[in-house]
Amino acid sequence: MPELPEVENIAAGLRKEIIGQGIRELVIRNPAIVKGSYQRSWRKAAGQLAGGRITKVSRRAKRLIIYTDKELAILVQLGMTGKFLLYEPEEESQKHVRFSIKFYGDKYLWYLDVRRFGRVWFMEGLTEENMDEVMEQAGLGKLGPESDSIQTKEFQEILSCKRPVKSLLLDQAKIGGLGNIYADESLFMARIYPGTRANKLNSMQANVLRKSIRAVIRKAIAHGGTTFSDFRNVYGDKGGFRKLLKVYQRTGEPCRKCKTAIERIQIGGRSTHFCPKCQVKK
DNA sequence: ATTTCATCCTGGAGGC
DNA sequence: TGCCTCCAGGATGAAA
Repeated sequence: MPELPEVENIAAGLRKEIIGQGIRELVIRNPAIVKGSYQRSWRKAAGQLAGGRITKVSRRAKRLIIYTDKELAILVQLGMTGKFLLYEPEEESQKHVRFSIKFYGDKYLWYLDVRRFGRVWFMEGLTEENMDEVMEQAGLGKLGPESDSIQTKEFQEILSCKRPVKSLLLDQAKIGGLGNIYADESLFMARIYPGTRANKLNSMQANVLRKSIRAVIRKAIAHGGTTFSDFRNVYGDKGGFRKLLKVYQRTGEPCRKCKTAIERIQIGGRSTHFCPKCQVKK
């Protein structure tokens, strides 16, 4: 589910709502989602965080990081259907709660995940400066540069392989933050056929793609992300970018530019949507 | 060294 | 109503 714009939207909501809040209790209902050094000692992590205070919320690619004043940070990778919701327990009982934080005062934060692809790490000594290194040591995959701020030269190096460009855009070790929606949308904006071998793109196409990625990501953030079924921000609201999608999940519908029917193919095991006229094979 | 592919899950949609 | 198949914003480890 959540790609960079959705995670950024969640992070923004959490920054506003939970920074400064004191943790009364951290309840882990589904310990199987905990990975890393606290995988077996998750109770210890929960105990350690009780009484702590939320100091900062940040994001790296699709990962969300909640810092505390307790030397333990909570790192969450939301998978396909992970989400955070703020609501009172009396309001309604939700299914699929995997862990929750009860704050002093009357706030609660719930982490829900239908499909359980999401994962949580309790990280020691994590800072903004060392995070990439520390995350790798903890067994998380390597992350490429943030997709909305890649440099020209850096991007050309990333493209120097013969994989289909679509697969490359989804590879978090190469580019951090893009998922299936925004990879397809970026390629449409850049008028590039998704199956094109990355090293066949000329420098002008590469630069257009780099800028398209940035534009798509920033616009999606501004519109609160994309909701199909699951995504919600921390208040339970849907994202507003769905109606602005040009190709993703529009198979058979007319291209917004040329009216040709949007097609869907498989690339690297993922559905890929494109306009056969605007994004010509070469 | 790269790259592809099955697998981990649940639930909604649509066909019969 | 039930049963079946297909599909889904992701990441990973094994295999080729």
